[in-house]
Amino acid sequence: MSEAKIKNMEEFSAISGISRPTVSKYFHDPESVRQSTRERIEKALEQYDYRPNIFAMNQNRKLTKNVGIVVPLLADPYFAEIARNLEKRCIDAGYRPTLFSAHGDPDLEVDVLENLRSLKPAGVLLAPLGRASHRDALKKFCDDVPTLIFDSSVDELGIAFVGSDNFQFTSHISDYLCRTGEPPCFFEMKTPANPNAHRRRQSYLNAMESFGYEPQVISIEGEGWSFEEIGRLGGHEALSKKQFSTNTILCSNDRLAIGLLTACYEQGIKVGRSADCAIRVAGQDGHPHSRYTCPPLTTISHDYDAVSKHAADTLLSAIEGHVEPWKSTRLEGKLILRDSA
Amino acid sequence: MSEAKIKNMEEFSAISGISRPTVSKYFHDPESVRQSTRERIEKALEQYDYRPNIFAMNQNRKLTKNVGIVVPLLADPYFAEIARNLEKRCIDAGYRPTLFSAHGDPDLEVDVLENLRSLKPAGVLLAPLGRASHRDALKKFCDDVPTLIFDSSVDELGIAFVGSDNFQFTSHISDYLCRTGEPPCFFEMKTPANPNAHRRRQSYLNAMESFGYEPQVISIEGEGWSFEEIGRLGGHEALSKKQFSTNTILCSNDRLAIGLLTACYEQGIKVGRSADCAIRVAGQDGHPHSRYTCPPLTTISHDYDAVSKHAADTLLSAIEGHVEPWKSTRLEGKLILRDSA
DNA sequence: CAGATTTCTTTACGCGCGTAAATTTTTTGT
DNA sequence: ACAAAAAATTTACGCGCGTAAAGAAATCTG
Repeated sequence: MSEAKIKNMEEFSAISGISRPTVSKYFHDPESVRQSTRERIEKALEQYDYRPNIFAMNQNRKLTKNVGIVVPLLADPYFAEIARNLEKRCIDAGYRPTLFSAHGDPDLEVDVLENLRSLKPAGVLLAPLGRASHRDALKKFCDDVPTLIFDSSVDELGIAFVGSDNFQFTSHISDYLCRTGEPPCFFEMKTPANPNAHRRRQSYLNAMESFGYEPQVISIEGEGWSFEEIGRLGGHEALSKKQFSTNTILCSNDRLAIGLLTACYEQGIKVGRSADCAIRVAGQDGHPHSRYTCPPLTTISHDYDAVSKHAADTLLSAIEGHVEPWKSTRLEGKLILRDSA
Repeated sequence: MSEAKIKNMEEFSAISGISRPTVSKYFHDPESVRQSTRERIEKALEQYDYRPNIFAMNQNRKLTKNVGIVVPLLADPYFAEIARNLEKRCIDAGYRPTLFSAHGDPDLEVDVLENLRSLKPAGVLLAPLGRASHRDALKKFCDDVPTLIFDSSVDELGIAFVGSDNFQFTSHISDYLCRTGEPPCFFEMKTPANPNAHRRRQSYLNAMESFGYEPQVISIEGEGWSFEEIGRLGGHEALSKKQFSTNTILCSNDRLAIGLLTACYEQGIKVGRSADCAIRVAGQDGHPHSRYTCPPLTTISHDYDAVSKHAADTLLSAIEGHVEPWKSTRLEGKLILRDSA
């Protein structure tokens, strides 16, 4: 391979013996040319490594192959993991994903989308910040660009929503906790960043009612995305004030639970399901780190693969023309039993 | 703002009353035009929101404003954190950063760099995978694109290296451990992904020699980037076989330490520096998560801000013409005392 | 084999902007 | 106020590719 340098498609078409417009068609979609033609192009491609200029390509194309992936906080391994998954699926489907993070800041989220616009993306996979998001800016963006919302839904924006079934999450793990010990208290942020939190609280209340137990929700102070620290501080306060009416605590999410575990440790409270433990703690999300807490965290996990597969498939098929009415898909989670509860 | 839609720079120049070539100059560098001209352009910019077409811009420019940021594993919050930091600095300096992750895969690392090429980046901030990286591919890339290597150095590649002083890291924390209790054993991967690990081991050996203690290195099996799991499994084995000759364990990095803490928990071994604890565990890196382990992890932290500032400054000043010979900068870490040691 | 159909070639233009050269206008220094 | 220097304008071309239209060639029908 790589004998001489090829400057542009003109030169490459001369070498491959195929006309430039046909070569152009090939690069847009290899399946769109006759097999014999495709083979001749690909043979030339093996000898002389030529790649079309990406800027020139996208300049006039109405539909690029660019896809934006936007998450609220890349420093959260949960989003890093799902972003990686989405990225891979896009690449495998022949698209060029670009990764963005709002870093927990609603203004930055708008900036990111504004920047994304100039990339003329064929579509965008967006996990919004949630409550703090500038709704009108998101809406305007979704009106202009085919956008699939994932993780946390905001109104009925974009072409569809794909996420987890938060009701099932909380109801399932509440069920488990009730059956195996004292009924859980619910530990959450008073003003959660993410709308999923409200569903989880409601689901907890429903579950407790159906079991005939008195629910108890502990809503702690704290703004922003430093959930561990919020959970730790809130945990300290709640523990000191003995606000937990039972020995079991279901946290609204794993990061909050991680902070609570730290608070328990710092107060010398033993956590776990064995006889010598004072309380049980469970989380929700299946956070990549939950396996390595002490004790390892019992949680209910997102189906990362299924969510990202469904999200990518939905967006890409929409890009490729399959129009469907707005739809919300919520996938079930799997209970992961560990030592904490 | 935003009265009518402006299609291109031609239209915008007509409205602003400034010729197109001058407007073009302005967008390349606002400081390059006379102040009165700049004000007229910016006044027009406030009324009609126009942004130059990024593809057309980059097509003919020899030097784009694109900057690539490449990390070995974005799912590691340490890299996510430093990437965020670098990203912000680039944006503030008027560049367009794009974030990439090799996801722990050397082949993907090469793919990423190959992809980056087509973005005609003015410069690249690269944290290589390390030992597993395809050296020749990295070298070829660095020959073509101004690249600053950070975090872990590979040969004398690129325009400079910026990272942490691993010798200081380990010597400093070894010193602390020796002064406050039994001398540490060193817990590491047998075939570490990152070359910093070798420096840390060597520094440990030096420190022990200078204190007159017998060093003990426990090198555990395990490939890849799942350090926590490797640390957990290796920890279990080392604990079962009673391989630790003292009650103090210094881990090569925090993620390994997190896994070891989990192993300790699972074996019922109490970790900490209080009298009732069986062993002390310390890490290295100042991983974002280290605050929330149980017990919270004593570690020596990278100076995230200083590293990213120095890295970004060095690259950007090189892009802007300041040529300097290759240089390696290694910044000191700060000891963070917590309960684990 | 002719005719219909698909695919490719030829030709030509345009996208939006970078950039160079020559010219004109504005600013600067004294 | 003047000449010299700096900055802006006018003019013009090119980047690499998308894409449309018309015709030629290859392939598919029966």
